[in-house]
Order: sequence, then C-alpha cells, then structure tokens
Amino acid sequence: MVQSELADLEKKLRDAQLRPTKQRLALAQLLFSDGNRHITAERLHSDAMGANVAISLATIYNNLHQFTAAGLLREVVVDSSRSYFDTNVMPHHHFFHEQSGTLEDIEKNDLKVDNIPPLPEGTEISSVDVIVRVSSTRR
Amino acid sequence: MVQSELADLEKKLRDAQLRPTKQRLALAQLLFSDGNRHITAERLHSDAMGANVAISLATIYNNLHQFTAAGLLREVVVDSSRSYFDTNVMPHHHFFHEQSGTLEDIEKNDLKVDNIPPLPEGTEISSVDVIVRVSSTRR
DNA sequence: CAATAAATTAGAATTCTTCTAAACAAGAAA
DNA sequence: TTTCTTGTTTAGAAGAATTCTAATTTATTG
Ligand SMILES: [Mn+2]
Ligand SMILES: [Mn+2]
Ligand SMILES: [Zn+2]
Ligand SMILES: [Zn+2]
Repeated sequence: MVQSELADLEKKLRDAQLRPTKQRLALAQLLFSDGNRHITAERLHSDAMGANVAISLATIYNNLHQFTAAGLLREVVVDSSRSYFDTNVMPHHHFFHEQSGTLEDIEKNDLKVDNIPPLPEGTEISSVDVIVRVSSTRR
Repeated sequence: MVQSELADLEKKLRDAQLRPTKQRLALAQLLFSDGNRHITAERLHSDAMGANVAISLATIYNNLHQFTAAGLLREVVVDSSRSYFDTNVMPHHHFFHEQSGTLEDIEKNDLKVDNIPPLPEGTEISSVDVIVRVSSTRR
C-alpha cells in the first residue's frame, strides 16, 4: 500500500461522514484496495484476522452496514442464509456459482432486461436485480 | 373444500412419492388450494394454527424442503433473513415489495432478459432470477 | 488538554433454521 | 387383521448468522 492510498481511503471515509478509525481504515483497505469484491461478514472478519487487524465481529457488521448506508457498499441477496456485500456500487448484475457460493459481476450493459410489466399501483422501482445461477457442468 | 380436492391433493403427494399424512395433506391444502402463494415457514405455520391444524414448526420445514425437492414448490431468494417458498414452479420472475415483504409474479413472457454474457468456463445455467424491487411512492 | 460524541467491544440475546432421538403412523407382508 | 418395517412427526436442543447492550475506548472539538 502506497502512502497516498491510505490518504485516499481516509478521504473516502471522511467524505462519507465516517471517522477514519483504525478499524475502518483497515476494513476500507481490505475492501477497496484490490479491485471489486463480493464478501460476507465472516469472510471479511477472517481476512482481517489474517492481516493481523484486531477487530470484533460486531464492528465488522456495524461498518458493513454503515458503509452500505453511505453508498460505499451495496448488499446483494443471493443466499437466504447469509449476506453478501459488494464493493461495486454501480448498477450491475451477477453470476452466482451455486457450488462455491461466489459472485461474479455482469456489467449492466451486457445484459438487457426488457418489458417489465406495469408496476403495482403506488410503487416505484428501487432496483432490478438479475441473478444468473450457474453450476458446474457434470461430466 | 370439495371431496375431489382432497383426493387430488393426495394424488399429488403420492405422485411425488410422499406419503399423504394428515400434516402433509393439511399443508398441501393450505399451499395449493387457493391460487399461487409466496410464503415463509413461519407464515405457513401460523396459517396452519389458524386452521386448527396441529403441526410442529420442524414438520413445516421438513415438508417445505421435501416439497421443494419434489418440484412441488420452489424457493425464492429475496431477503437474506428468511426463505420464501413459491407454489408457482414455472419459470417466472418477481416484484418484491420492500415495505411489506410480499412477492408478486411477473410472467416469464412479459419480461425479457437478453445478452447474458458467456457463462464462466465449465458452468451451465441453473436459473435466471429477476427481482424487481419496488417501494411505495413517497408522497 | 478537557469535554463531548462517536466507535468499538465482549458477550448475551434474538431470529431463523436444522438436528436429535424418541414416539407415532402408514403401508407392506403375513 | 395383526405384525413388521420404515417413513414421519415432534419437542426441544443445537447451530449459524446477526443484532443488541452497556461498558470502555477513541476521535474530534472547543
Ligand atoms: Mn433452505
Ligand atoms: Mn439470519
Ligand atoms: Zn457485483
Ligand atoms: Zn412466484
């Protein structure tokens, strides 16, 4: 990590009205330093442990939610038993590998959703989420 | 419920290799007698209680999963905190009302998903799920 | 430096779901 | 029918993910 990178992350947090604490900076680094990630709370927690960052699971959850509320992350619902958080906050879709439980982005423009029927009365779209579930070809 | 209806449900269960026990028939009735439903385990349990059907929550879960494995139900993932089961097993999509937590079908042909990019190597599609999340227009 | 408010934490609590192992009921065989 | 076998149901315990509580620590402000 270069010097400027940490400064950038600190700015990112400050811009989101989040105090750049030791824990938040460490999480921001794990989340945003190395391309897009789709990650669960437990996974991020063990990544942090692996990077010798002392942080409690409660703090992981607190911050994942705060980052999400601030628009730094978004939540992807693909599995009814755990939450995934996505560092790519642009509108896009996903491949979901059922065996491994991993996600892969589908860029918005690659995929077209057409002919959405009239919305239920009194509602507006909050998002359109496409999950292409894939599994290994049995051979 | 007409006489023939119970016989139909019994056949439906037998065809799926499921013994038509008192509990299963009662659940089948709650699930399949009155149009399509999108239901959670807890909701089905209270529906059963309301209909004076004595059935444990464990049995509700057992049967929702057995019905799903048998193709009588399918699971819809829209909320990372609970599972929804759908009596409509044809391919189709959903509106999800974020406020109420309710689902509404979008017929397969109404909505078109195009330009799915090449699948990850060695995988095949198991399903394509579109969730249009809607919320009440604030006024 | 205080003072204040925000953030972190351990551990308890909650919620949804699954498991265990014993009792029970359904269908098959006699 | 009765008996046998196996599938089903169940209460309650256990498990997993997540949230809450309330005490401590840390960051920012004055
Ligand atoms: Mn499940
Ligand atoms: Mn959960
Ligand atoms: Zn993504
Ligand atoms: Zn449906």
